Amino acid sequence: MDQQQISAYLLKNGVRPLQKRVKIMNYLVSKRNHPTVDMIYSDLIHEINGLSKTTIYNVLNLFVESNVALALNIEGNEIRYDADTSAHGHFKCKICTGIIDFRIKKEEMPVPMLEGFRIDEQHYYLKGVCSFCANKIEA
Amino acid sequence: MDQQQISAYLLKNGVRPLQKRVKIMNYLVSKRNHPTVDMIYSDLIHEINGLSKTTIYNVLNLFVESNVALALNIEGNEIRYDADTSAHGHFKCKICTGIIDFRIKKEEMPVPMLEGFRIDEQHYYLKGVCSFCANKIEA
DNA sequence: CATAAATTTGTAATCATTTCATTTATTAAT
DNA sequence: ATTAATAAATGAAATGATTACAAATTTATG
Ligand SMILES: [Mn+2]
Ligand SMILES: [Mn+2]
Ligand SMILES: [Zn+2]
Ligand SMILES: [Zn+2]
Repeated sequence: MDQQQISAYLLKNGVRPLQKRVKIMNYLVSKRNHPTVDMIYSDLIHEINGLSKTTIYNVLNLFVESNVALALNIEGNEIRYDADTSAHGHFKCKICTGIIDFRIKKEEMPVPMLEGFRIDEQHYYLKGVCSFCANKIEA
Repeated sequence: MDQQQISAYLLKNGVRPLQKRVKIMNYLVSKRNHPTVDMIYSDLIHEINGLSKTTIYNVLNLFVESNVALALNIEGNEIRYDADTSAHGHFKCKICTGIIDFRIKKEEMPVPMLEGFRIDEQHYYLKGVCSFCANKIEA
């Protein structure tokens, strides 16, 4: 995904592709690290002159409203953002705090019998210790 | 579940059944409303003389560590607590902010192929509009 | 009862996020 | 191309949930 494709993608989803928005979306899709606002800020501040943290909040909130990003609530004290809006699960490691994706087939997602409910979002996440950290502990 | 049973339950799980702990656990199991700390506080302050919000935080953190309560991270700005530690899903209504349970059979829970990972917690939650609120909007 | 240990309390600190007024950039009109 | 109107970005201050911490109180132990 280059800048052009990202601009087109935003436009298609009703988001005007302004410079900072494109840069932030580009960051999300290229790093795929489910970052916090602070992670985005400390990485992009070098690249974008005079970037404000408030702008990142504004842009991410816009992305979520426009369905081009997901807000992940896994830990109570932070929101993680994800440009992959398809149905998939997340694993958060308690040790390294990293979040990794795992695929779930849509038909594997349990569908509850909630008559008359409108379901907008489905979230499935796990917490534990990743294999990398588990090995380190063992050693 | 009366006070006696709650005391025994806490004791069995390594939590000394002090008065306020029993009252707070009793609140959780009898109301089953997935409350925030503030909800618990404003309800119990009438019943327990000189209750501090800090105590509720302390007790709930102890409950979670001792696996007699779950901390639910559904919205980024609040933690909800649940005395039902069995595997089940949650639905949060955007309108009335209520959280309701739905059963998921354990074998329905998708198990990702994460080789070498230690999985401690599994969370599945939905967001949308409950049938009650959906009807009100329609009318 | 006396003493030690654990718990509770209230205040202050922390930290992520939002609000808001001002400044700057972008678009549309002249 | 200027200008006016609109939208976006900025930074400082406010908010709100949670935690830290020291002092006061309660509970357990001898
Ligand atoms: Mn993801
Ligand atoms: Mn529940
Ligand atoms: Zn790890
Ligand atoms: Zn509702």
